[in-house]
Amino acid sequence: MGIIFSRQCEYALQAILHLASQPRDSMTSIRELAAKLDIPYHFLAKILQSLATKGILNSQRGPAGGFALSKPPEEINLISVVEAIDGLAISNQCVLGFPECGGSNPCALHHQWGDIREAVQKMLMNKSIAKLSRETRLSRT
Amino acid sequence: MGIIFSRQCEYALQAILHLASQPRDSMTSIRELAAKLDIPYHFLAKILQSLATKGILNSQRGPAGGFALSKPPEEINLISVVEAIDGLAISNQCVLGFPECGGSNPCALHHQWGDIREAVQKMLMNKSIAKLSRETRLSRT
DNA sequence: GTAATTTCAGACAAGATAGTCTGAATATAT
DNA sequence: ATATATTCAGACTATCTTGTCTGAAATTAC
Repeated sequence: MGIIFSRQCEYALQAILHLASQPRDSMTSIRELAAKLDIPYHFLAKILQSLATKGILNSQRGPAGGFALSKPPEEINLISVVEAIDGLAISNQCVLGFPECGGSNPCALHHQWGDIREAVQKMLMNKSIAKLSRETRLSRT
Repeated sequence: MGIIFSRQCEYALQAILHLASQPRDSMTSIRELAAKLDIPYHFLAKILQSLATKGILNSQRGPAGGFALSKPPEEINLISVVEAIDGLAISNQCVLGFPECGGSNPCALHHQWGDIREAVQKMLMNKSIAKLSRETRLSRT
């Protein structure tokens, strides 16, 4: 597992990021994505299939088939991807693991963690795939 | 796994939090901690042993034995506990899982995540177990 | 010194996550 | 039609995390 995302989710984000850098009407194969991103082929296949059934990607079989974003990258934000793969544990669960922790009965870190959680959510909601892709290209030189 | 801490780490923090609420010179047994915090006995035992070998707890065998904080709770901060159990992955690893991500070659979320990471670290460093314990007692009523 | 209570140590089992393999279904090109 | 390249589906394995079990070692009380 990564820091806050599962490995599946990290792979999903990496793949989507790459898809956003491709021409909007072209399809990219698992083979190509797996090679470029150094992700196990069949593992990535499952993840992409899952993203397809959840409506985030389109898929097409046969030669010249592959995957593509189902919507323009401006309209996909990070949180929808994260939610599709990892769910919303970040939003709900107590950071110290107390099951009884909540608004009316907060643990000692509840409020301070709340600020951080909001920052994370804001980051994930405000970042569209388009923005992310643009900044990624800038940062690679 | 919890949100950012492993379950082991959550249990460790919960246990230490409870120890901080006990008289400084008394020992608390695994049995009591496991019951109060609803943590599997032997699993907690391992965690406490690990914290003991790392110098965060003192332990004593035999009847009336158990565990106690090795230092006054004012002198223990959260990050030392987290580091002892989970290591420093939060500080080092890329949030998107890119192995090549770093200061000179940042991923698209690197800087924004950096702010959040710092907030987390600040939270963990500034919070002593004493503070945490005090605020926990306040919040339970 | 014997019994009771505890930590200590390490092997083991269960569950979750990550990763692999094989073959079927589908689409394209020739 | 046939060959090829792809996704799709599901079973299988590996690895990591979590949790369980058993017995030894230490300490205390009697």
